[in-house]
Amino acid sequence: MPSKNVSDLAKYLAKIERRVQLSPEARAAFLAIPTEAEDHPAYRNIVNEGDRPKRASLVDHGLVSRYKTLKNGLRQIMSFHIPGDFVDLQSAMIVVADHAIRTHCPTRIITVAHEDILMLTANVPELARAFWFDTLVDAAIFREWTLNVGRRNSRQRTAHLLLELSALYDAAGLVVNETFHFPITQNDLADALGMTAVHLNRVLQSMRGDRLIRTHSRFITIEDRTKLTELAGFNAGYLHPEGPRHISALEGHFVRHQSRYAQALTAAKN
Amino acid sequence: MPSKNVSDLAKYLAKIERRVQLSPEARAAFLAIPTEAEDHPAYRNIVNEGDRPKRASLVDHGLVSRYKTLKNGLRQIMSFHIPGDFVDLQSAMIVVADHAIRTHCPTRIITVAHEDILMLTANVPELARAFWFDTLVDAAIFREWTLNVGRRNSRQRTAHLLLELSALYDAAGLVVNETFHFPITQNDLADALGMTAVHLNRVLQSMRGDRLIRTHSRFITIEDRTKLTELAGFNAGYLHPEGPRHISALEGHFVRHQSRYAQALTAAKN
DNA sequence: CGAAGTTTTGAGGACCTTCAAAAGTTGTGG
DNA sequence: CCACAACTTTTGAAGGTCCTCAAAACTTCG
Repeated sequence: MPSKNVSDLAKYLAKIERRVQLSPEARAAFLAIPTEAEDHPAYRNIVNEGDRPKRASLVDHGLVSRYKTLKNGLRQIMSFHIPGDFVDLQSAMIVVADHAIRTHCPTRIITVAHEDILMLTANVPELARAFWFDTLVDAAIFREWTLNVGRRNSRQRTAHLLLELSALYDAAGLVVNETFHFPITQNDLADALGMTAVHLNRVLQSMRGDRLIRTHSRFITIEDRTKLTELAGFNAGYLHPEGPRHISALEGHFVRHQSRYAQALTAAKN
Repeated sequence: MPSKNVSDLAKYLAKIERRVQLSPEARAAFLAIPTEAEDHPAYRNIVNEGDRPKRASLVDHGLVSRYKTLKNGLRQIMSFHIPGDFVDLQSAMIVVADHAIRTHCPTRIITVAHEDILMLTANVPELARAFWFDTLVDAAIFREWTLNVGRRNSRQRTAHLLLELSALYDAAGLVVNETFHFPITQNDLADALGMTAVHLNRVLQSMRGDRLIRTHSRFITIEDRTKLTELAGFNAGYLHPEGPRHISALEGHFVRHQSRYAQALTAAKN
């Protein structure tokens, strides 16, 4: 069921603007992108490894993950995406998908054409910066996950992921009383943590026993944030809440060095 | 010992141009960036976690890695960078370093000011695309490493990393007779693989015994690429040798939809 | 209310770690 | 150019974290 509602993009715009203020013009250009909305049931693949998608996906509501599968069937989830996330913005540049994307619950996906993203990046430097930064934070999270599965034990690792999710849900305004809705099975959570569901289950029981967290149906409550943070060694710096480098300093630099670049830039613009 | 040699940037330019042909103007603009060269001894930190560097680093020759450290001293290497790599291009946008960077052998680093990178991305869309793509491939490699440490056993994992390195050295023209110079200790290699040096040692011995690889001083030879590839489940797709999406298709799109964007884009450009 | 999916429990075992020390290699200064 | 120190690789033995397999208990939903 396609729609053309401009406000489809509002959640992602809000996410960008938590980090940088956009000019009214950049905002208008972004909101001019035509969108389509699709509702997917749980456990539906949006993109498969090897696909060459033509459109990029945002999460409006629901939950999706990106994952890879080994030949023996083992699966590793590499990221979760909550409402307001641009799941595969990168697919505008990366032609062949190197991972799959699927839903974990009934999810509304907004898609935009790669051409529109690329046109805006070529014509609106502010948006190019915002998009680039977004994918760089993605990369920072992948790095932290590599550390997580590589060097933290199962307890620390689980604690770390829960705190990361808590921070991301909180930034999206979806945490109330240290509680957020994370509709995922222990099986899938184990696939994100690089461990078995059986072992994750025992870790969760132990963490509940120690009053670090509570879980009820698919809600997670951080019961003792201090101890959990200590256990995980969690530091939110890698999520880069400070936003991208301010461009203001740049203008002085440009004026000072204009002569050096003038020739090259003039040529390049044509 | 600063230098201003334009050809400092030639290796990275070559790496870009393996994927996309740049216009002469974009090439000239890139080569106009002022550089500085610094020679570092082995095991020297170039950037520390929490730093706010002002310049980004390229490898001219040598080897560097990016890594994070846990409070208990455990370390996870997240990437290696060989000659021609732009180690932390991302630092142009990401203000606070979320990881450290250090050398593994005597290494020549070329640095460029963040301002220069940002100015070029704002004024030369071709370069903005090339830079963005570069960091997206970085991210794709981080994802594969998460899969590697999360879901592959020690043997598959080791094989996979060696094949990745082989592919990257090969693309840089640094492989002769399936042999490349990778100057790293087993201790550090273990930190990249999320395992202990003792266990890595036994894995390497077993792989040598099976005639999959050979190692001599700090050279690695892929002795049986077929079997090693089978063992690792290695597929180079995630390195995205196909390069970024071609922009040619974009021009038709722009013409077709110009009316929709004309207003927003005209406004945004001022 | 029954079927399907999810969480929990138990027991045994494998993979990888830990600790410690020996053997081998590299680099430096006398 | 040898001697020696420092580092790296290798070996051994014991043990722990996490996995495997299987079944029971619980939950969700049509």
